Amino acid sequence: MPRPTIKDVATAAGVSKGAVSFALNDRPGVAPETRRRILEAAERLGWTPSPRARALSVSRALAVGLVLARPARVLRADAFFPAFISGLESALSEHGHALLLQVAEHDDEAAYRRLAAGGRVDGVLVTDLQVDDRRPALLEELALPAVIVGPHLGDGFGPQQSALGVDDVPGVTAAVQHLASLGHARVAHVSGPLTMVHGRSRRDAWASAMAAAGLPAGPLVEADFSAESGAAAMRALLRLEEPPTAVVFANDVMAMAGLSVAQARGVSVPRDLSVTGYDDTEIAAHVQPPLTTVAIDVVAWGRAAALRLLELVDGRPPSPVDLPPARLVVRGSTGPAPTTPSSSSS
Amino acid sequence: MPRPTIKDVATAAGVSKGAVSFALNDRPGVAPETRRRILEAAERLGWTPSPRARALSVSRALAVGLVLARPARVLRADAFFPAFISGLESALSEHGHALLLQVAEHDDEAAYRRLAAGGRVDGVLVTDLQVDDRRPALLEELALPAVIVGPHLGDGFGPQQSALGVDDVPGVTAAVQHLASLGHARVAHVSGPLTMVHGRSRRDAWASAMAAAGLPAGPLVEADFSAESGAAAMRALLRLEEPPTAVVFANDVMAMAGLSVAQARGVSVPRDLSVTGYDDTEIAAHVQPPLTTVAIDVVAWGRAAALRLLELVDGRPPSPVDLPPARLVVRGSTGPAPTTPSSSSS
DNA sequence: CACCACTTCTAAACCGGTTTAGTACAGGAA
DNA sequence: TTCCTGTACTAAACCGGTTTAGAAGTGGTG
Repeated sequence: MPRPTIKDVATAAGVSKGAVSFALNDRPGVAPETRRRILEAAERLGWTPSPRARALSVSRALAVGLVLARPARVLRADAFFPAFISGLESALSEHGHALLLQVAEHDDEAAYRRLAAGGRVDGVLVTDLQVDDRRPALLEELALPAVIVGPHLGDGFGPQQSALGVDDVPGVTAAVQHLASLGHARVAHVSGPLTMVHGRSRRDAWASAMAAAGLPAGPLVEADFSAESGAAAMRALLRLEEPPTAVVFANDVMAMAGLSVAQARGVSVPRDLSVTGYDDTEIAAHVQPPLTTVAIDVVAWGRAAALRLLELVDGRPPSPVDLPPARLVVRGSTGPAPTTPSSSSS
Repeated sequence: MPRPTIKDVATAAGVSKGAVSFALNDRPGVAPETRRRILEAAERLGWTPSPRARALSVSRALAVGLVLARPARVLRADAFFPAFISGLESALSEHGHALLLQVAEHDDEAAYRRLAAGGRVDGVLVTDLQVDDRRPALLEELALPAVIVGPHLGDGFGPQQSALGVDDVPGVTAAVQHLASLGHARVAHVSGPLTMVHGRSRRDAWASAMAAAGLPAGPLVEADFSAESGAAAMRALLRLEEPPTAVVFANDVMAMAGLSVAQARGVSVPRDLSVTGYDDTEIAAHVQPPLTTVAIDVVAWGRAAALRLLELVDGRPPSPVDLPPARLVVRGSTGPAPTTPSSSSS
């Protein structure tokens, strides 16, 4: 027996389709007794409305889209998306919306167009924003509500768009201050791509925190968030005439790879060199030495992003969100600055 | 201007809705000249069929579901899903299907029921199968086609179900043989939960490979794939009267955590102890020493799973898949067995 | 010429909901 | 009594496609 339809419920309750629809959506114009009878019949038949049909008649998809714009290689190592998705979905399912995934290897523009053209989603989440990203403009053109996930940009977005994200500044600042208080003066930064908003924002946060601590701008190496690039950055820093005594990495993966390079070169961490990461990945606490890093609540972030998107879709005013702030987790990879100027002995 | 509908195309081409539908689905009964005119009109208006409407009339959802059944804490560290999803989606989008995600913290049964009741998906992918999993039976009851992702189980599944996965045996066997050839005789295994199919299958593979190499069964510690549990397992192994000279971990995360514990205890890897992982996570190559591990092509796996599911949904016979086999990647964490019986000096 | 088969196309039903227009009936006021 | 208003409900249109039944036109055969 196929799933019962609204018609089955209607005949079972001895009323018309319309009455059932009214009763189930709590709309006036149905006598209490009739409503009760209808609900009882629906219950008895085990009827649930079909989102398919519902979506068609209300002209809404009842789903939102997330485009994974990173290449599979990078996705492979990523700890952000699973947690983020988990948060997203928990909020969405509470509101009867589904989460639709689309993976765009390169041409993400086409992916968004497909999503919009199909009318399969009511809105989308945009992650990994580039500094000069064309997607907000594209989505505005497609009239697709969007939540841009990441640190705030200066520029405003369209009326159908909203930026939402954990502020990088406090976390990175805490890391720099922590190092400064340990006596470090040459604090380098290994950033993500500076073409990406969260690559750049962490770089900026590091630079201003350094200035605020009264320290000279340390060396900066631009990497791409991958382990390989983190390792390369560390090698470059160690080749410097005056290597830094501490390195602030823009994420854990690079930090761990950097850590490994330093150790392989006989540089002891944290005795000769302090290292910090960002993300608080699960393994971060389980490498040798355990990584000092910045923890963010990605699940909460996902929930907040989903709720904001639903508000946009419904045309409701955005309610304020307060995300748990990033916090520094001090572990074994940071220690007092070496007194002997950058000698390296195992 | 809202998206054009099939009716707009019909009037533009001077034909009926039905004719347009025929023309666009390459069905006979349309004169070549008419077909051309219709396609031209559709092109000019920029029309794309609405999956919403299409799904309703063909009584298919044109989407498949994936339930992430792991708690957020574990998901956080997981490198499997992003890559797997990436593979899934690439195959699905080629066939006009969408990927719908559902996250089930605990009660995954309810998640599947929701998916089935809503009729939002035509089939589902089941991961992380438990040895005594109720989901295959549940899905059969719900008449929801399913691909069970993971190593084959002995029992057959329903007609609407199919198991598909990378065989664990060759990878684990290669790891054990590699260690045996290096002279290791006491090779321990740190497994995932033995209530999980892939936890058990890797354990079994290790046990038979040991037997095949003519070695006595080494110590076995059951863990849960998390870093914390891997660390605990390593501590337990080091406490043994006769600690193993090599440890085969069931995944990279546990292996890296175990590696770290050994080093913290002053056990040198690979001099005193060899360690292997499973997954070939990105960071595995960038810890100190780099991890010897088993690489699997998770993206290809995802593609294959998606294609098989589409076959099931369409009622086509399953086509054989050949997944690239797991292969051992030898790095620095494995070396010759120590000659002095398990002395530990830094 | 009558009949049949085949191709090409249209009209209408259908998927399963929501929503609008309109009907039936009750009670209250003039 | 008649008229009006409001409530409770039904019938039908609608969302945007697919699919079936049937109509119209064409060509071939006896």
